[in-house]
Amino acid sequence: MENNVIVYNTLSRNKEEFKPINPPFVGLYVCGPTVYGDAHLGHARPAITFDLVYRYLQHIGYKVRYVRNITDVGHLENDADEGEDKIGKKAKLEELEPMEVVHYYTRRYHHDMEALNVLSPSIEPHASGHIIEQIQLIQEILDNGYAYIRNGSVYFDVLKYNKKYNYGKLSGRVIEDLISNTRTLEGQEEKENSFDFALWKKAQPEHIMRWPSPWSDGFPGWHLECSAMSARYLGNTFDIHGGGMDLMFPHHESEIAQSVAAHKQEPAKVWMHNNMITINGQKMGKSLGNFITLEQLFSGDHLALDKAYSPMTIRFFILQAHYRSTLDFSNEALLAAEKGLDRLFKAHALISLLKPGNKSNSDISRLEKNCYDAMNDDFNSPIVIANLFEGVRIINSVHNNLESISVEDIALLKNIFDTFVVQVLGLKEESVTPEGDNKIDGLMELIIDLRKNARTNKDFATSDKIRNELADLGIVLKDTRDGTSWELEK
RNA sequence: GGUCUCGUGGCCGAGUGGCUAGGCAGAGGUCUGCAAAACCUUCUACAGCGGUUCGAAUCCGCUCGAGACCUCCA
Repeated sequence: MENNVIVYNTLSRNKEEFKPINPPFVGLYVCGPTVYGDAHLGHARPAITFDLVYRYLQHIGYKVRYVRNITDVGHLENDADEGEDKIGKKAKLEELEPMEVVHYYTRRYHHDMEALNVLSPSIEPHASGHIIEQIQLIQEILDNGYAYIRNGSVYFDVLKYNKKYNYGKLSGRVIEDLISNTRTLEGQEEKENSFDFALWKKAQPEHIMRWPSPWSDGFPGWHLECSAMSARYLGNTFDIHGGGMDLMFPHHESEIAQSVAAHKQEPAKVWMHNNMITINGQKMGKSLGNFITLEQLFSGDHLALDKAYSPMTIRFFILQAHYRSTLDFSNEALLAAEKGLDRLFKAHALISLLKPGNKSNSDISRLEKNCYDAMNDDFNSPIVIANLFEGVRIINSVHNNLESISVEDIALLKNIFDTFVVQVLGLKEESVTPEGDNKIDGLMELIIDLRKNARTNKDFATSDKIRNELADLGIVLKDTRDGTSWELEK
């Protein structure tokens, strides 16, 4: 493989050369959503970040198995013994079967992801479909002595684990700090230490989602599902584990502990964490109530939104920042992304219309190298985009006869844009007109022709009337040297 | 309180010692019957203070400010 990818590994806090365990195969696991509500802008970040990773690794020749789970059980409101399951709570509230809630929000999640042009992962396992694997994993942890049973619930023994291994190696936490700093919550009497976490919880009588197990009728703990499902589909140790930074502790830390306690093997070689999207400098999150759902962004139906933004604008907005930086939401920033993306698309469409010259004034192969270098350096999409805009400048300059470009370089430029804009960044032009609608095209041709006649006869009253009234209908006319074109107003 | 991260021009955002991304907005210009679009040019920053260095946005120290995690959160 000619492309050496450098990846920032949270485990080492350093950039490392990416070396798959078993090339050309790559195992990638990413924590998916808990389906008890609509996906918000924050959810788009990991989805798009790891979609980029998935797309790029495939592009440079790896065979990637990408597993992204759906959490549909075990994710509690809090860590107290009486903590309610998120799905169960929602189901009770809406008088639905839990699986109705799960199905409803899973479909909506898929719908949003499709709009964002996020590729479907190779496997999308549900936690509820892997209870057996989770029970087995608990048994292994118990057998190895790193868990204890209390009243039908099973807890992970963090203190004991930490004597031999290191609980905190991912998040940089020290157990002594955890002891003194963990807040005391109500209803944790069963646990030996407040920072122990549940592997299995005995269900209260009113709890709907329950499965039989050697310990009680109950349900698995949240951290467990990812350990069980990643091992099931990617093996006990795989290449990359991804997710949001906020999951680093305790979720990912506990995943490592579970895997090591069960198999004496760490689950992932590389841990990648995307940063948060902020709004007014604050993390966008459910608990803060300051989140905007993707649906609202697409429709513009939210107080914080000046207008609707297309899914591709959102995607581009996210890709314009590096995945490990926070990204601040604002209408101004989104509008900037929208306009910039439009320019990128227009230039892309223009490439095939360029007239070749004898030589090129710009170094096109340099551009290509820059794009690969940027992606190889920890998936630096903003730098790729900056280089693509250099391409935009070249395309427009050639088009305006300010610069010349060779036949070969036109082909190369086309290839760069097809590769990076479409394949790698996954930016897909949304056609505003129905595909192949000949009637509208013919109609517009007729109108433009009539207006052209008017202009030739210097009948500007008529030509302006046509232009203005079309504008009122949301159709914009553009007069260029080569004639008049039209497009629907965004 | 503990652990950690960050502070870049009007806005969003790259950039880990010299070559000072990019987008949007603003200004000037080209084109055009006019407009829009498009293109060209342009404004040009690194929170503050001190230190290391021939040289710092980039390394070190302090101050101020913001945020994340420690409890569910992408």
